[in-house]
Amino acid sequence: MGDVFKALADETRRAILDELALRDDQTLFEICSRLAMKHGLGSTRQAVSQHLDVLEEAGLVHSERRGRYKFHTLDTSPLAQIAERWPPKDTP
Amino acid sequence: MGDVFKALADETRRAILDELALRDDQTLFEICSRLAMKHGLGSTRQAVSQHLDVLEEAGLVHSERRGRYKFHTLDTSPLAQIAERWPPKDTP
DNA sequence: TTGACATGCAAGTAACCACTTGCCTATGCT
DNA sequence: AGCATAGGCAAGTGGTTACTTGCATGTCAA
Repeated sequence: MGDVFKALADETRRAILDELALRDDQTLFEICSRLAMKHGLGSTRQAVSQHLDVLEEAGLVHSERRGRYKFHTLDTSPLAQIAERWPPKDTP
Repeated sequence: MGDVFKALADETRRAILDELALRDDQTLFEICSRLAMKHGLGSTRQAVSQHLDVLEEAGLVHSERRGRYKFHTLDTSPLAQIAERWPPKDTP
């Protein structure tokens, strides 16, 4: 199991999570073009593919292959451990 | 303002946050010895000091100098933006 | 004031990480 | 079959980062 915190450390990966939060079941090329449009990121396909591997290793993204397409979905459940590890303090 | 996500990416820094979550107002040396005891981390004083700088830049740690001691306290409020950015999905 | 203690500063090093580059596999359409 | 599309694999490169090393500053106690 990968490291959720290290997966979140990269800005491009966070932008990918933003995109998947807006729309699930996106392919690699869809994510690439949306990153270029909305975020002005000129990331190559291979770069985004490696980022998706990291996110999937961390459990933040799940993928499913259908035909020649691979669809990616967001999974926010690993984020819960962050709030659990350092819970907010009581406001007096 | 530093990057909260990058601050969380390092395991030693997360251990420091763990220590401060247990006890606030710790000095640099206190944190060093507790890291060595409980977490088995042989980090030098300078390494821990630089980690504290990163955490303070990210707003996760506040420090106050009293005499020749510098006390560090935990601030979990920057963590809220994580849950806000990618909110948990509705469980149907 | 002298010495011990707590911390700060800064340059150098080694490991890691994001990204590229080039080629390969597989699926679907005509 | 032939070709275009979607994606995968792997080695190499540049920049970042964690850590070290050595010295300097500041505080307190005797």
